[in-house]
Amino acid sequence: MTREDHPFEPDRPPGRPRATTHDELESIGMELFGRFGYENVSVQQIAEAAGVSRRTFFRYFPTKSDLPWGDFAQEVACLRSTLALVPEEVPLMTALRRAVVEFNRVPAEAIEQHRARLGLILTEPELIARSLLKFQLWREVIAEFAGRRLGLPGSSFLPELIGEIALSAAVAAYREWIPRHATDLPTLIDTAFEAMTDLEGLEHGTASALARGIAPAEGSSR
Amino acid sequence: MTREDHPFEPDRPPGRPRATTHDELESIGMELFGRFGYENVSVQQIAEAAGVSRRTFFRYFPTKSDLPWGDFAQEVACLRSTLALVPEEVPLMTALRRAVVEFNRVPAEAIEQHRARLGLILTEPELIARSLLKFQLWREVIAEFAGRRLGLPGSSFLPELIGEIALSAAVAAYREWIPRHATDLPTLIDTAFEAMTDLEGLEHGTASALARGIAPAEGSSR
DNA sequence: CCATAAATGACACCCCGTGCCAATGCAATG
DNA sequence: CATTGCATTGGCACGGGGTGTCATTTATGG
Repeated sequence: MTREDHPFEPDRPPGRPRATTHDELESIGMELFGRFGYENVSVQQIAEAAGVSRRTFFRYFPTKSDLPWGDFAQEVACLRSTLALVPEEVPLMTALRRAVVEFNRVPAEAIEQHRARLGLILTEPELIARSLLKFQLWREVIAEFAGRRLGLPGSSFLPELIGEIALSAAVAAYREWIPRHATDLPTLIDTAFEAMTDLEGLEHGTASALARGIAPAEGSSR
Repeated sequence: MTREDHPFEPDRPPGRPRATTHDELESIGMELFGRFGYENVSVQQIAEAAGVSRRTFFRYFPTKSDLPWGDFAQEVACLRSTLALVPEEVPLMTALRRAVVEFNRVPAEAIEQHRARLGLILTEPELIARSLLKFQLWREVIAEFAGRRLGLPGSSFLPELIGEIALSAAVAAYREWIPRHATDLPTLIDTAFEAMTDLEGLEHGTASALARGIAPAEGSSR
């Protein structure tokens, strides 16, 4: 019925060719958001700038607020497979810390773009709201891993708690990183996890040590 | 006919009397949400059921998604003043744990209503999204307290991290509590904080101990 | 040339949220 | 009693997000 005769040809499927791409809409949208502010840019305007109808925009992105997230689902899939490869000997929290740190390592040339994304996502109210929905997947991946390690269902209390907590660390690090162009995101994530696993110690001097360790340079952690 | 003349009517301000109240709209709305589902109920319908115009609804609640939150800002204000009264001797995390546990204690007769609220808030996608915005205030109160204790600005890294983490514990507890009518919310919150302050220990037997302590009955914690 | 298939564009809706202004109902005042 | 003042309401219009539907376009393959 359907033909799959030419495995080598990247031959275009029959039918009208696409008029745009996810990437194009995304970059146009981010450009406009950066210039005029998220809520001052309508889907109409993005579509026009891309030479496409409004209706078509919604065939590429389910929502205006999905634009800044790129292909987040795939990145989460990466995180999942990374975690799947962690050897059994590595302790749970250590494994999570390393995985989340790596998850947030971006190539040097993409850093400022990534900062713009995160800045938008954690600044614009509508996007802040949307973020919880997006991170839900992320949390589930963490919870699933924690569940495997603890011998519990991924959807049970402790694994979900660990998912929540890991996300907290990441988000707190994001917020610290966004306005400070001199800082390194993976290092901040690492610091957050470190502080988290020693909550009790915070009030006995660890706090000041960490606080000192953050601002000047990353000379302490890892 | 409609208006009962209270003998002790505190002087009404001049102008047209109000046609409804926050409480009325809220209860009507929650009723409809429970019956037809959040997204299947329009503001129009709530307004009609309350005998009020759609426009007026939006004078009482800025958003449809604010309905299930009641007067959350005031509850947060309570939390703030509770924390302000904690003696210096109580350790930081202990103080937070107790305050959050108390924050989530509701009178027995209001439990099922509260469960419905939280269930809606943490189930319906649009409300999940909205929750992050609402809890922002809550986090700030926690962060402010942590900042005072650590000698840091409430808006700096560690205090905000602590705010995030405390919220994580609460939300994880909510999710566990909502479907399990036999459980006690304050106890669950307490358990979450306990697990959180011993993250390292989770993989060395603490996990199973906690997991055992949760399901059957609350015989272990506190 | 014709069939098929996929994507687009146009249109009609519904809903949320807001600005604006006239109408309403009550109290206080003369 | 009539008038004035005033907060609230209701109605209307409008912009924006998101969806269902259907005709139209633009390709491929026989």
